[in-house]
Amino acid sequence: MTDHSAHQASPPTGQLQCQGCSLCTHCLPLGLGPEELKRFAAIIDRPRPLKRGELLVRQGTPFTSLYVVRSGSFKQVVVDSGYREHVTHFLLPSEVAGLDAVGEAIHATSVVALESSFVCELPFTSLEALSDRLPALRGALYRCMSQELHRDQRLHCLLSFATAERRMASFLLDMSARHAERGYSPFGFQLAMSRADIGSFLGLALETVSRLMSRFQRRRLIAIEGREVSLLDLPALEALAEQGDTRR
Amino acid sequence: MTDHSAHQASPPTGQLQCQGCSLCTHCLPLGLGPEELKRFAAIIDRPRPLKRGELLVRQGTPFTSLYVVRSGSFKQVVVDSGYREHVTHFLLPSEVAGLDAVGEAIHATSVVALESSFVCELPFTSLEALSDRLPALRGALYRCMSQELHRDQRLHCLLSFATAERRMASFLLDMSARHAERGYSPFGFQLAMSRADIGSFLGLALETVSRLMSRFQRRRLIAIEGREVSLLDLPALEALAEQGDTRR
DNA sequence: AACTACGCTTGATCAGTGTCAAGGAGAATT
DNA sequence: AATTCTCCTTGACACTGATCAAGCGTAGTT
Repeated sequence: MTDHSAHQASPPTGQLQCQGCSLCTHCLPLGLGPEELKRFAAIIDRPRPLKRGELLVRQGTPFTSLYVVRSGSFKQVVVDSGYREHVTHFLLPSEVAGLDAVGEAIHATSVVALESSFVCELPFTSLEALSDRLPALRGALYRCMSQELHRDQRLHCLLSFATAERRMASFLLDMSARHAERGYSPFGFQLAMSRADIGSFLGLALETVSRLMSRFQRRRLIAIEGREVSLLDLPALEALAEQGDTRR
Repeated sequence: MTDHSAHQASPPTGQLQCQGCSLCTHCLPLGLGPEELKRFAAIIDRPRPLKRGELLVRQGTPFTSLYVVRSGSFKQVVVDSGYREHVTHFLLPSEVAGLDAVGEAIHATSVVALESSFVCELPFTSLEALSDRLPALRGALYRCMSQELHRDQRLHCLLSFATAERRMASFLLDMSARHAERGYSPFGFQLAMSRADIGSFLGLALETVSRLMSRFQRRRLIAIEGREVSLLDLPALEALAEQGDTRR
């Protein structure tokens, strides 16, 4: 994601500081006061750079930490009983990886970098100890988890009721909204993931994803060049996503 | 669910006691000691009976409490922007409703009784206050939420990759396993929900659900009579659910 | 008892989308 | 520069499963 390349170029030096981080308005510790934020930043461990394809978390390994994406992006994948890989989420900066393992011993998903990325590691024992004394932090954790539950519910609706066209429109709008939330343009961004990843996530064949992108482009809803997307007609995309034909 | 009718016939009198509850081995406060359990039981509020079709939680209303199903069953539904109802979960005894609103102000889903049911209400402020002093309780809450995240991930895989046949087999096996966990027979149970509800949940037309049940019956995998299901050939169902044809 | 409503089953038809196949463009490697 | 590899696009075809339609059984109501 070229938009975030500025972050990639500036690896955090020494102790991480949340104060200066551009993500602080969306990040996990949202709602903490300055003093609290300082104590929170103090538990951040081993700022980790990852290259495209590197595993941040491996499915089946013990849970120790949560990770906040500081720059770059990730896909969350599940390998099922038939050794097939399924993409269950994409993570953008300020989003949290590992929440599905909180309270469990073992990670149920792998998290893979889609590009050069940085993460802030939060050892969960430290996080819990700190949240003992900072109720706001506990609230923030709850909020993160329930937000993820929300997203999953919406996704459930999308996957079980929407046509391919509607899924694709919803996906593009979701990415757009998440970019906008982070201060980037909602009208143009890079997709860090492959067509196959998108297809896996949306429950479509990669060929269908490709065809839909072409179709949207022909209709002047979007412009694509490789992985660079421009949304040309948001209202039309929204109409597709919301009122578009359903299948049942 | 006839299996649970014993519970329905015995509404809790006065203050609820977790100690004697048959669900205590699976319920939220799992892992609490006897003394802790007592303090937990003390915050349970207004044991509520509900009739078939009654709303336990209405989408859009303020979040105040979590609810544990004590007997009966529920469906969790989302009404989308097009006023269509989508079933996102079914809740059996000991399962928790409202987790997706923890840390949020507003319920994102409605929860509807599928039959005469009882719930234990847990006012969240009391729960939080208590979990301040009982770390085990906080752990239990985290566990519940992350378990739900797990389920959602598996569901994501199912909805995006599985044929109708595989979805149906997985659904039956899931219900079977959840009944077994609660001490009931994994081989036979009542489905409290309609074919339309199952279809909504699995992303299938109700006609498809009906056809699949008939097909499974013809193959001697199951026996159905109305909503009473018997699983006759678990291994075959498992084979269908796991190795069955995928679509991509 | 007749009527109505609802849930379920089954059949016929057809569209949407998966699968297979071939080829192109760009990046990485030799 | 040539080769290989990965990712993407596009076409042809088949098939799963949605939709439409009709009919049945049961429960609830008048």
